[in-house]
Amino acid sequence: MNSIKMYAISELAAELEISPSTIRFYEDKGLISPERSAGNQRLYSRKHKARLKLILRGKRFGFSLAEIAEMIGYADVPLNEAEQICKSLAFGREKLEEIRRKKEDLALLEADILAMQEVLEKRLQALK
Amino acid sequence: MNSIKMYAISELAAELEISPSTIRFYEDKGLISPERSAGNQRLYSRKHKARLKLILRGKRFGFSLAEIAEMIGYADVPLNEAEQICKSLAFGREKLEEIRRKKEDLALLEADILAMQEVLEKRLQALK
DNA sequence: TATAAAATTAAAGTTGACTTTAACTTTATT
DNA sequence: AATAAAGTTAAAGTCAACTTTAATTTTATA
Repeated sequence: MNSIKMYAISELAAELEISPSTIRFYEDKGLISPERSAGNQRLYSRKHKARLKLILRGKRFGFSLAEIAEMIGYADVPLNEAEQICKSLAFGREKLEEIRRKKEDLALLEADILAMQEVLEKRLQALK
Repeated sequence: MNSIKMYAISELAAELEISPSTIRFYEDKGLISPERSAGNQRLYSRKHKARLKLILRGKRFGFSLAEIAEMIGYADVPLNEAEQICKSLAFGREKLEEIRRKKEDLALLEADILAMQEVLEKRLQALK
């Protein structure tokens, strides 16, 4: 049996906790490109699912859909020419640098909130 | 001289690399509340600047303005009652937890991109 | 003191990221 | 085979986060 498991759109949507129309929207934007059943319905593989997870992860960090697309490549671009690959590599390196900065930034955000917590704790003590 | 340095809106905007209207917009949303000059122009202190930086930092991580407002408190809420303080503390604790999760997520994102880089490098080698 | 540069407000306009709707087709269930 | 559930498309609608505009006022500069 060569039956690799494929997901229907609503099945995948449920697992990722997004709506089917969001998935279709991402397809419109060129971020993902599923296969189709005999009757033209979308079919997603585990790879497609991983790609969607990656898209959602990027989103959680405030990357725009356009940025994510450049970061992970447009779904239907073949990506076989050397030039295209080099471009993607360069973009990836940039994004890795950005992620490194985000890590620092995240530490700062944490520190800021912790400092604020301290101030609040003190105010609360002063009230008692 | 009791002249603590105050920023005019365009001055502050330039330093933070955002537009004056963005700052006004944040004020509309209750995120920041500057002083006013005799002639009714906005004046920002170093504290206001720090607050704006914090807002921008939150944004970079994909928090919405509404979330940021709850996280750091609405600018004009006095925050002196114990209940209000407790609420902010609780919210802060939640957000710290979220930041912890984001740290993990960021590591995953980095790993994903690194893995993608490897695949691309190999494809590039194969072409040569 | 004239005039240019920067601010003010309220309201309308724009953009990105979805969501909803409508009219129809495919697939699953009784 | 009938009917319900899920899928399809294109187009319109919504919402958050800004940005622009317009009409007026304040502040800085020649």
